[in-house]
This record gives sequence, C-alpha cells and structure tokens, in this order.
Amino acid sequence: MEFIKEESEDVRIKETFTVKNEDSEEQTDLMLLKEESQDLNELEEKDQYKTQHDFISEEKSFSCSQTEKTTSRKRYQKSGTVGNVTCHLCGLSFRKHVNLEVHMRVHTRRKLYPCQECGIHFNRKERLKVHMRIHTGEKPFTCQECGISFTQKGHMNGHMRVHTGERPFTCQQCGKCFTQKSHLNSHIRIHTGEKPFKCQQCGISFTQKGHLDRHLRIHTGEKP
DNA sequence: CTGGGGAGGGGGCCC
DNA sequence: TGGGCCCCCTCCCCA
Repeated sequence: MEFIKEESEDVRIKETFTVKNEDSEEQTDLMLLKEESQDLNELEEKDQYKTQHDFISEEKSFSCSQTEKTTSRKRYQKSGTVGNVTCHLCGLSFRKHVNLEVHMRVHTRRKLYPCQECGIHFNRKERLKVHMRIHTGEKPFTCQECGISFTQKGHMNGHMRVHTGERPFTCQQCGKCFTQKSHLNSHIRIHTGEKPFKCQQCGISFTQKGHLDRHLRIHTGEKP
C-alpha cells in the first residue's frame, strides 16, 4: 500500500477508484493511463486547452469520487478563498502565485522530498522533517501537565484543552461545546439530520465515516 | 448502533 | 527558505 501514498489527494482518488473497480488488470491499465495523462500534462503545460481537456477526461475515466474531489477542493478554497491566481487544471484559486506553484505539484507530481522510509513525497523539506518523526519516534513536544509527548506542537496545544477544560467550539443549536472543530461538525449533523456516509449494501446511513467503516465489517465478516 | 472525544497525519498560509 | 500556527480529516476508543 505504501506505493500509493505519494500524496494525499492521489491516495483519495486511488482508494475511491479501487472500491469502484475490482478488476485488477483494468485498474493497472487505468493507472497507467492516469500516469500517462499526468506526464502529458507535464509536457504540455503550455497548451492550456489540451491539458484541461486531458484532466477532464481523466476524471471521467477514473470515476473519481465527486465528493472526495469536492472535499479536496473545499480544503484548498477554504484556505485560498477567492484568490488572484487560478489553477487552469482544476479551477482552484489562490491568493498568491507562490501558493499556486506549490499547488501545481499536485498535478505535475513535483513533490521533491521523498521519505526514504515509506516513499511518501512532500512538497517542502520541513514537511518531510516533521513526517520523519513518525519513523524516528521523536516527539519533541511534551505536555507539562501529564508528560505525554507529541510530534507536532499544534497537537500538544490541542491536547492541553484536556487539562484546561477549554471548549472553544460551540453548537449554535444546542449550546454544547467541543474541544475540536471537526467534532462539532460531526455533532451538527445530528441537528441537520445529515448522514453523508451511506452503506451501498443495505442503505443505512451514518453521520461519521468511522461508523460506516465499522458497519461495513458486518458485510465483510471482518472481525478486527 | 450512536454520539462524543483524544490523538495523529498532513496541508494552507503567514512571517 | 524555514519555522510555526491553525486547520481539516481520519482513526480509534469509550460510554
């Protein structure tokens, strides 16, 4: 599995693809097509129209999950908001040209810093440096309250809420507070009734992806 | 089965 | 360019 972990968006696309196509030979062929398409894109960056056309074809060929693409897109748009520069391949906007250049590596695969341990590529050396802590076990940030250590300072800061009791994320509907925004977002679905994660086998829907994954084990017979 | 919550991986953006 | 902050998403566990 490591070989597909080059970059998160690719992982998502390929994982979705794997679910939808069970013929491994076909997968391989299409994977090659994808590679070729990307190489083509790289070679013909100057030809905007053709490159765009290729990218659209790629989407159709691989039945990339629209929701996953949308999620990915939202993530970029959230940070990039309405920017001055736009990616001609996927339409995402960025405030600064330098951010677009970094983003373009998603399409051209110019992730220059590979992890020697697992092969994941990163667009910045510092990202790789942080990533390497997973392999080295280095956890430079230690909670002074309980001694638990973390690979990232932000994670330690989040952890500190366990001790401080701080719950900065409040549900506007019921007033319940949460330590993490993603947990609030999950909670809000209780009020909206939104259950985006649906079992294709029996139609039962879930508010959290993890709950669907757990449910799927009923069908697969998997007992971890 | 459901909802809540801790922890961790990785990306965007700012300085 | 590198460091840092903040954020999103996911995994997994517990009640």
